[in-house]
Amino acid sequence: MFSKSCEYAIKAVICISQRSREDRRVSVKEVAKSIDAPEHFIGKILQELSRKRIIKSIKGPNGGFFLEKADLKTSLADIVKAIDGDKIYDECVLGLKACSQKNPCPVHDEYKEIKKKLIAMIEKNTVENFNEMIDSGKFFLKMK
Amino acid sequence: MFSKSCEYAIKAVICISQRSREDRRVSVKEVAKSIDAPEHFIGKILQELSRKRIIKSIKGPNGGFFLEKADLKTSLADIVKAIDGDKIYDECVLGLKACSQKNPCPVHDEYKEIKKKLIAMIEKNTVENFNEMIDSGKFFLKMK
DNA sequence: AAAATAAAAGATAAAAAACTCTTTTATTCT
DNA sequence: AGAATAAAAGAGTTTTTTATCTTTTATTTT
Repeated sequence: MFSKSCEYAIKAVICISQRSREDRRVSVKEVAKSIDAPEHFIGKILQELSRKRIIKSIKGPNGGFFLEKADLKTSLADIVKAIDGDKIYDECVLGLKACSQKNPCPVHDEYKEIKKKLIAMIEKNTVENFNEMIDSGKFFLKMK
Repeated sequence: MFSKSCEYAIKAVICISQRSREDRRVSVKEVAKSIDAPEHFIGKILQELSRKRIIKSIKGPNGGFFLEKADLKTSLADIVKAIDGDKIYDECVLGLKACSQKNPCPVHDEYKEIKKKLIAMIEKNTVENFNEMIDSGKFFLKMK
């Protein structure tokens, strides 16, 4: 569904957002350890997320990654699009380039409905309500 | 969603089934050409599908790949499982190994419903009704 | 100003997926 | 039996994705 990088990105953003609640900035190393992902690889992903304005970063001592209040409105879809692009929005399940409403593959209409739900899912879930859900103690992001 | 190999596999099986309707057997080359895929790569995939009893094959002159009547009941799910395994059945969208009903990730329940529809889609669509849909002229498997 | 910290950037490596080529084996047709 | 056909199998290669290592740049603290 999503690339490995994208899965890491989602976890990383949530991790950073949780630490940012008391103005704590997080280093690549901390993020990597806390989401159980390879450090340098996460470094690259955070760099990309930072370039795409999904997260903020500051260099030097006491630097690190963090989120601003406004960033809590970021949806999973924003993260997915930043890392995987929007292929999930336009691709045919069977990988047919010519597949469209006018030229539908046999599962076009059925998949269209599923895709709609999938997109709704990633668009309505924001960093903020992911945090709320985790805070509630009923949902988890256990990494192992 | 599905691997490239799996997409090719689905197209190949439909292609073979259409040619099999008048006991015509199809060679790797024909399949490859007709679904616009690399010949030797398709060879490997057909070999795998044959091993998994999704399609039948006969060597030598007048040999090739074909389907028996019973094979028309094969569902997309059977093909997907033969090539990609059943990760689509058990995986968490966020890639969390620990995610489960008892230990749900924030989108677990929502994705469960979507997955259910996705699985229903590939399980109920068989080679036979794919063919019917294409025959009706309302649906297509255009390759380019 | 010097030392330390931490992200950014660049270059490289390893693994997996996609694709290609060559040889072998089974079958059929002449 | 011999030639031809076509899948099966084996052994690469290429490309993409995932991961690692090293150097540079920005910032801060002493």
